[in-house]
Amino acid sequence: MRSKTYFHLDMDAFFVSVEELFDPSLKGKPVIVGGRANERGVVSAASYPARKFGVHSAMPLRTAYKLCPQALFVDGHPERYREYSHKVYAVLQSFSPLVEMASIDEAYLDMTGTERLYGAPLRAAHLLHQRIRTETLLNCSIGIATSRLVAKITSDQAKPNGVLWVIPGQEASFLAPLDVRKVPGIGKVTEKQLHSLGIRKVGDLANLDEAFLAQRFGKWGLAMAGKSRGLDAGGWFDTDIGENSAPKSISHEHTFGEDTADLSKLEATLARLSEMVGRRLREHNLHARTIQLKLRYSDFSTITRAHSLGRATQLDTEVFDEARQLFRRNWNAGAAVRLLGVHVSGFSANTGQMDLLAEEHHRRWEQALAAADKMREKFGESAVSLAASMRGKFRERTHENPVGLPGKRPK
DNA sequence: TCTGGGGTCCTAGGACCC
DNA sequence: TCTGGGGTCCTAGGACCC
Repeated sequence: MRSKTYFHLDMDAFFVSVEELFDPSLKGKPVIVGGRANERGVVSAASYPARKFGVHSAMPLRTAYKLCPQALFVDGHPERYREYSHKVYAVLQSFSPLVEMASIDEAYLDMTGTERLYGAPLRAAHLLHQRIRTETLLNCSIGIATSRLVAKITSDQAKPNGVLWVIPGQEASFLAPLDVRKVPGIGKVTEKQLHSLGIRKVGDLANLDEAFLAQRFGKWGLAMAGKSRGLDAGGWFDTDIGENSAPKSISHEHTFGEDTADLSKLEATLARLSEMVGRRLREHNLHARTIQLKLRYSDFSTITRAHSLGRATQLDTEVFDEARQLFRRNWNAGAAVRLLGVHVSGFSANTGQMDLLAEEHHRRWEQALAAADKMREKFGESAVSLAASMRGKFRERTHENPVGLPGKRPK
């Protein structure tokens, strides 16, 4: 069987690079995207000059400030990143039909059998690299290999702004000297466990007996054995490119600027989060059966509590009612809360059966909420807010008017 | 170090059913 | 009633990714 050819394309310092397009004065400076230096939060992205000081993504902003006080701290702009992600995707699609965005700033391409069109893999990759640069004004790095896994590791080795090809047959020797942490799926915890066994390099992993790994790590051990040899063994890597699946869950969460035990503030936040979740459900035309609350206290201890409905919903009010019930039943009352989250899953295309009356009731609410969604699109987030209307109106809620929306129905 | 927000996948126990 | 085995659903938590 002929081997496959995969590209993994990864944008360089994506969020920072996009911000630099909007504000060229940032170029060449230590830039940190994610928020103000003294805010609660973490670094979303750091420019290469900032990385020289030890700043990296996921690091607390306050820590980043200590390491690099002269850095320019800027807020993130998700709409800008989505816009540029779409631009990247458009270039990729014009290049190959087998494309899959793996996240906002990276993609896989199945380039098997495209030699007649583009020539050898390295030549094709350089062509793509140039086209991305021309069309988006952004730098990227491209890894080429016979598996998605190795292509991903390769693009990381190619950074910044590089192209790298692992010749078929050379996968294991390419991987062998790399730290186990370079393998996607091996994080902090697994790395530590492997280190305690004296396994530090991918080559050490490849030399181990599979049975030992299976016994020690179960299914995941077998997958690691395959990965250490460069195979798309098990899990997400083992799927075909192109079938971009529908979302499996939708969630929104909020960390308070300061922890709070104020019930009305907490429930207003739950209402706002439920609203955001409901809107996304309707955008994707999905109905969810399982509603989950996430609750994090000051000491960072975190619980999740879920409940599955008899019938799936896409209504803010039903999501909110469930989330609030879960909250009231599980909140250690008086304890200050750091974070609240609302998460829905168990999607189905329709809601299952309903009697005619309930059907009509729901249809009206769905119409009203869809109209509200449109108004938000037109006039912005603050135009219509369940959360705002909730604040003074908790006690006035009735069955017919379950969220205290104004009486006038949008046309 | 004082720890965001949006996801995916996996494990494990208990309920419930055959 | 000292008792099996498999399948599926539900729930809680955790590792990991960008």
